Amino acid sequence: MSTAALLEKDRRTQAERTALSDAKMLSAAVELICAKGTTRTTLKEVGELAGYSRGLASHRFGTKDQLFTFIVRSVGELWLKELRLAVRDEVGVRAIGAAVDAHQAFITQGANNIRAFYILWFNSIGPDQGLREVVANIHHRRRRDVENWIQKAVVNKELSSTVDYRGAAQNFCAAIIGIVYQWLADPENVEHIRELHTILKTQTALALGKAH
Amino acid sequence: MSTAALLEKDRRTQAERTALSDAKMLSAAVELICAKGTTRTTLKEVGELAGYSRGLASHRFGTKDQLFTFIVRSVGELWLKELRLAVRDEVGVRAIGAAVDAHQAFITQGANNIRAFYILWFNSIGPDQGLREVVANIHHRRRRDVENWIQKAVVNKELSSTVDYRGAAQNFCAAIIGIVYQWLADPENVEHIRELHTILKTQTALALGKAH
DNA sequence: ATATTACTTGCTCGCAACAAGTAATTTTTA
DNA sequence: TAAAAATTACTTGTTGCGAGCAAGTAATAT
Repeated sequence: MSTAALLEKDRRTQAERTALSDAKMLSAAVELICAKGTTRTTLKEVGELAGYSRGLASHRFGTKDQLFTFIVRSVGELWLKELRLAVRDEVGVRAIGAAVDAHQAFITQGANNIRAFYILWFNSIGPDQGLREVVANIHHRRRRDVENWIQKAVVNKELSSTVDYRGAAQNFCAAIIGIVYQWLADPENVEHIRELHTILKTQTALALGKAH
Repeated sequence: MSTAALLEKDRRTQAERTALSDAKMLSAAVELICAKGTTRTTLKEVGELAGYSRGLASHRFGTKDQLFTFIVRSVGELWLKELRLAVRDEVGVRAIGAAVDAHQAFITQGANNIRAFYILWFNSIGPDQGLREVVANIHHRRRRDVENWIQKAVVNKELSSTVDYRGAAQNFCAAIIGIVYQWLADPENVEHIRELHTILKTQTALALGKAH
């Protein structure tokens, strides 16, 4: 049942209650992270902005770190799915192209949850945070996807078997991170972001084609 | 006068006292950031690890944000200088190559201040932080340097005048950020980092040469 | 009606931030 | 040139706020 539908009811099951408060707190946290960053976002405010008590976010998630983990996991899963959907059963250069287009559409349409997701992503850099391994996991799976797209095209004979699919995927993912960085650092400059995506596409195509 | 020399003296000028405590607190902060990340680093601990009172870091820097700003500025300036030194008066593809080599040497030699610098760099992403503009400033100057290297080679006729030097520089810097991300996410894998640097060099050369 | 689960309120601890203090160095003045 | 006054470096005292936990109340389930 959707969040909107849950809001209509005047009596909800316990499961529905937690689902609703989870959803509301998730969106409150996203707003706050986008508005004031991770350090200035407080669990107290997350609970209150969601329409509950100061203590609920603490109680539900335990720590700030765990709330952030929850967000990254939720948005990250959604996001991987969307990317795969965009690529469908394309392989090789066309798959990369579709993924880059989808990525660009995602971040330029400016949904706050993607923005918060990437802010958390970058903030997770550094030692000790529990968030780190969740991010590493998503990052790894993303790279594996890219590797698969390329490898399938090699099997297909669309690409040369001498292609270094692991290296190409690594480099591709590194470049994506770089682009996202630029986007977060200067969100206004949409044209710049578009340009970076285009360059990435042609460069990756070049890197893959070069091995022919 | 060097920090080591200042330590010898039993009487120091006021300027020397602050220079010494600044240096000690800087290095304490770097250690703490590398050891436990930015959020778990406290001003209290910075002062105490540096051998002073719990309150000095607060008193000197005001806020955590301003301490971090101080670190990024200090290390960032040093770092830009070193890069320029490595490039000397090379231009074009050779300048890029020299810069990439220097960058790789920097981060693989694993000096903690570079590591802390980049951790702060990534953590500064997001809204509202004072740190942000300092990072943006350094980032911008770095990109300008790269643009200049390319442009000089165009003037030199080493590179075609149809080269998009701004786009190439943007893309290059985005890729550097991506590489640094990978390094911080998985510092052990030195070989991977080396590889990414190599790929970046060849790809940039390709992107520049292609326009001939 | 009782039990379970969701949420709230009360509380403690630690840190940031600031104010008011003490200690070191510099300047003044005789 | 040396004590006194002023300035600058650093420390200690205090307040406020949020995290995190415990012990409550309210809603749903049995």
